[in-house]
Amino acid sequence: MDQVLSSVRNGCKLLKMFLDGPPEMGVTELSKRLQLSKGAVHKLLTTLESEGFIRKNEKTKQYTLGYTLLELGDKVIKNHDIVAFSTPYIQRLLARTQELVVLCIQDGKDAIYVSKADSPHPIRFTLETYRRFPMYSTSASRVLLAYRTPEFQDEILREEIKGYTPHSFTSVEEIKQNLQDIRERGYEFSSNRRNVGVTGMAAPIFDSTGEVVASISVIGPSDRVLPQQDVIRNELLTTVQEMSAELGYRYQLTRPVL
Amino acid sequence: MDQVLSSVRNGCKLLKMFLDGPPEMGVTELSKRLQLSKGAVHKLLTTLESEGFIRKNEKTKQYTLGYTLLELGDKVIKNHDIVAFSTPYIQRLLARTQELVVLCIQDGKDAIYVSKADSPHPIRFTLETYRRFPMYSTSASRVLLAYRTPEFQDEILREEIKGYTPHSFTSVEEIKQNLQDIRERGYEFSSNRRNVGVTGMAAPIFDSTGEVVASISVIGPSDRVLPQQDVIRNELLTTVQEMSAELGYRYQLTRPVL
DNA sequence: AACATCGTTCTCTATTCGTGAACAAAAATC
DNA sequence: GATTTTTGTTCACGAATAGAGAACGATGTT
Repeated sequence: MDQVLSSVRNGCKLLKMFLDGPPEMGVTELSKRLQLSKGAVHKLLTTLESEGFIRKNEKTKQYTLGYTLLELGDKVIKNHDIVAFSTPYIQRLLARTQELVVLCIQDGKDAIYVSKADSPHPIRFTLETYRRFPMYSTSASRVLLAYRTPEFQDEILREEIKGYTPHSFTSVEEIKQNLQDIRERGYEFSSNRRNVGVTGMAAPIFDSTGEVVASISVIGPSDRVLPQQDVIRNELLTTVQEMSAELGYRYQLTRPVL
Repeated sequence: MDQVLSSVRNGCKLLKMFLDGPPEMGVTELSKRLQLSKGAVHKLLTTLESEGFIRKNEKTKQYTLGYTLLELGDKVIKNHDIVAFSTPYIQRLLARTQELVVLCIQDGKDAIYVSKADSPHPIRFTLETYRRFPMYSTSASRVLLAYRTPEFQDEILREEIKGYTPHSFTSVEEIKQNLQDIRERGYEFSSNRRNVGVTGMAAPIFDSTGEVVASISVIGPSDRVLPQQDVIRNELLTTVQEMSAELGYRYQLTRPVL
């Protein structure tokens, strides 16, 4: 029945409080946010501190995330084959397009940018890596979503859709149509959708089983990207096809017909 | 009495298993390493998985570290003032010395390199950031240790000392002497000690209270570093003095006399 | 096809978790 | 500087659960 350890879950939730909360918090503040008693929070904190997951500022008696999380987070990247594998391709794509290149993967119901190469231009589009976001919200994550099962897509789209710009999607029907477009086209092209004045293209990377394991996106200011969109599209598609081929994917034989 | 939550501690220890173990592990292997029943490990894993701290490979039924740890690890760096503060200084020091520059901090009984700038030379000394190591083992961490209380130093040195090279320290007395040298000299110079053919220099950064908050080390191949050691020492000391001054440390007034 | 091994589920009891109150130690207020 | 408020920490207790161990079911191996 009960497959979850409540105190472990509380410990996890406590750590995650620091993702959106202030960098340092006290026992009382955490107990309010977690809706747990001060005593329980205090026990959680001392336990997590003894393991290096939490660090205590002895002067202010406030608590912060500990350095063990730094080690673990670093391991996630080091253990992740696709990140190491993609690095040279991302670098090459940056060299050829001169715009931001990001690698996007799926984790549960969310998407995450796990690797990037910044544009050398002084005015450039930037984004934060390692933070989760909804799968319907960016071109790279929509490419991932486009190749998932219809059931999974519905599950994702059941969540509330927030419009970011006048050009953002507002209805579920609109996104479902977009996902079909992506599959037919083989990539996503998105201009001024989430951010005004920003244009991005994204394409999927397949592995030997035909699964989409990641997507790559090239994003930049519309006034630089739109004039050279044919070049960028060409470089992007060449890159993901090379990567997929190296992973054992056969484009001719198993081209997806969803 | 009991200030520690056993299941939370078990969860932490489970996650840390992946630091030195294989990148993917199953229930049985983890239960053996943790000396817990399979059922208990399974509950830990499902709980940690539901919070994104563990990821399950559905094909192999094996478990790995989850992406939430990536977010949290990234936050540790982002929240850490000294890292952001030191970045421009580290970059400048790299530009002037052309050798590896690292920032070292203390965490409990360990030391960690939290930031670095790699040498542009094709042959260069490199090291891994974010991993903990004993405070007596590198020049940067010995600088940190040198400004701690004698009680703390003894606590650290009580641990077993492992010699890395023929020039490494072998006795506690030898290290205590070295710590005193560092305080008198104001920096550490270490040639061929831990790694043959490698020379490094390290110096402390003080804050307004006179505490050493971090140390900076410049490390490179001995045949490049030794000929220009005066230049490197000068640049290093200038840098840490500037940083300490910016943090509010007064060299004249509060020079430590330990 | 029989076997071994692994992940998962189940039941049960000793253990422990979380609460709420009390205490102590700082901060903030006057 | 004294008082009040707020904070971190400790404690005791009852309800909840964590962990052991065995059994099940699913893989993959010989």
